Amino acid sequence: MPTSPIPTPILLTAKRASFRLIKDEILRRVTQGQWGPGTLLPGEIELAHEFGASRATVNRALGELSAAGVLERRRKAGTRVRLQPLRQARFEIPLVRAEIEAGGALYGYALKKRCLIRVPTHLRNHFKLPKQARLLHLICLHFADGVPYQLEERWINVAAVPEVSSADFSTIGPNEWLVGAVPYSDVEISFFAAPAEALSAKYLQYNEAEAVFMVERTTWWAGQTLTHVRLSFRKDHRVTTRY
Amino acid sequence: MPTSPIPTPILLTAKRASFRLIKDEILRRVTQGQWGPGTLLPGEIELAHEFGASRATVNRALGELSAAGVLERRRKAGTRVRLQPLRQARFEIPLVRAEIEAGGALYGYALKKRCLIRVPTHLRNHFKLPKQARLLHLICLHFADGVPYQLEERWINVAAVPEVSSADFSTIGPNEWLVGAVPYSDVEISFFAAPAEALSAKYLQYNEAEAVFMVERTTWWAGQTLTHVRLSFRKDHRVTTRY
DNA sequence: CAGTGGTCTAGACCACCGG
DNA sequence: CGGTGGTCTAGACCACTGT
Repeated sequence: MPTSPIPTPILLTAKRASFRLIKDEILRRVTQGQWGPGTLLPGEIELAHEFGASRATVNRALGELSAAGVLERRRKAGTRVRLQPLRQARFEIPLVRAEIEAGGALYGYALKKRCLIRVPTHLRNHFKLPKQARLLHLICLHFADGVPYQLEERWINVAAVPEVSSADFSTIGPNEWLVGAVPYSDVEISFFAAPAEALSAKYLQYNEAEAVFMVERTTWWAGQTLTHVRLSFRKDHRVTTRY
Repeated sequence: MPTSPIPTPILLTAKRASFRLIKDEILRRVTQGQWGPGTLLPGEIELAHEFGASRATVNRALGELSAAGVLERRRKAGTRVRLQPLRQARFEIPLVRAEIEAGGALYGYALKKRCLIRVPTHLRNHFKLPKQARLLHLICLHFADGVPYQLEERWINVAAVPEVSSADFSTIGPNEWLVGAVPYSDVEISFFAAPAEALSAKYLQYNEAEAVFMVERTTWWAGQTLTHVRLSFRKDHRVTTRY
């Protein structure tokens, strides 16, 4: 029955997106315990009838809830509420510039070092390259309103990204350059804490051995390691997400 | 400099065009530079014709690529390749027990402290409660093969979760108890680095002020803060994801 | 205003897999 | 085997927004 959507003043935003309403309603039944963990849900046809929608619409709602980790679906077995809801968090990984400007600050950048080196021993696992291979080693600083915000130490596989040789990193950061110039297929990101070493102490004004929040990222394309980067953040930096 | 004269293999799928094949093909054209950043894609009808599929199928493929951050869609304006691919990472947030057992180690647990307290001043922002309100304060340790793995300091809003009063946390961790007993609607997670304080030093064998990787998580339900937790991990702990 | 994506429908066929 | 979800189609209407 099509209920007349009378414009409720301030209460609920009665938006018409049927599959979204169905999704919300099912989610409500799950979170409020009406359908506890492991419960077998009615079939799509039955739900479609209940909600006065087509099976395709119900299918979309259930499919998204399944992707979100709330439900578990198997042919013939039906749809069940996940026994232990899958907890997963999504973090945005913005460019430093965007991150800084989003905070209302003025972005600044400085290149501190740029040279060709052999693969350092501690990166042998990341770059599976012959010993004579060369990497472009960069050290850069990113500022927010003139204050050091992030220290970036990066290694780029020259063989995989030959264009870097002619790239000028004095005014634009390597990250920004890379995302606009090189496609990638796989990324690995790690978050961890480490004691400040000489570099962080010098540029980010840490005391020796103080706790630094760090991010490491490695990027691949077509089976080759393109680049590996270590990011050190200024004090009290947090990575936060909400869901 | 758009240099990619890669001969496009004429991918004809006269038989069964699936939304997944379409998705892959479009992604290939984007990553291989055939459709560079900012490029306006053909409309859904045109693509549907090219791929020999219906518009709904193409719509699904494009919709998922949009959700994944590869494309950007707007009515009337059409579908474009994102100028700056949205980088987002998904992290699994497992239960400690699962995390430890997944590593092949034996899980161990110990409750170190349990008492009712008033809302500490540093948690006033998380728990918007009257001054006389009480929180259940817990300190627990999680072991991997007998070695301290994670220190958990937790505060639970007794008013919002009255059942905690009768819960016995001597053998099962509060996290495990909560996920099985209390529904939640909103979660905020933060990752950061902090110097070890007395508690971490004592239980996780850190030296004072050493770098500790920490996670904070706050959970809400129906507008109320349910619980807030600080997790300190043993040395060299990393949170990693790949995509 | 007109064109694009966003959503819905009714029906269909198929793949998988539990009983 | 048969029931369930997974996917596809053709057509339709609507909502948004650039021109």
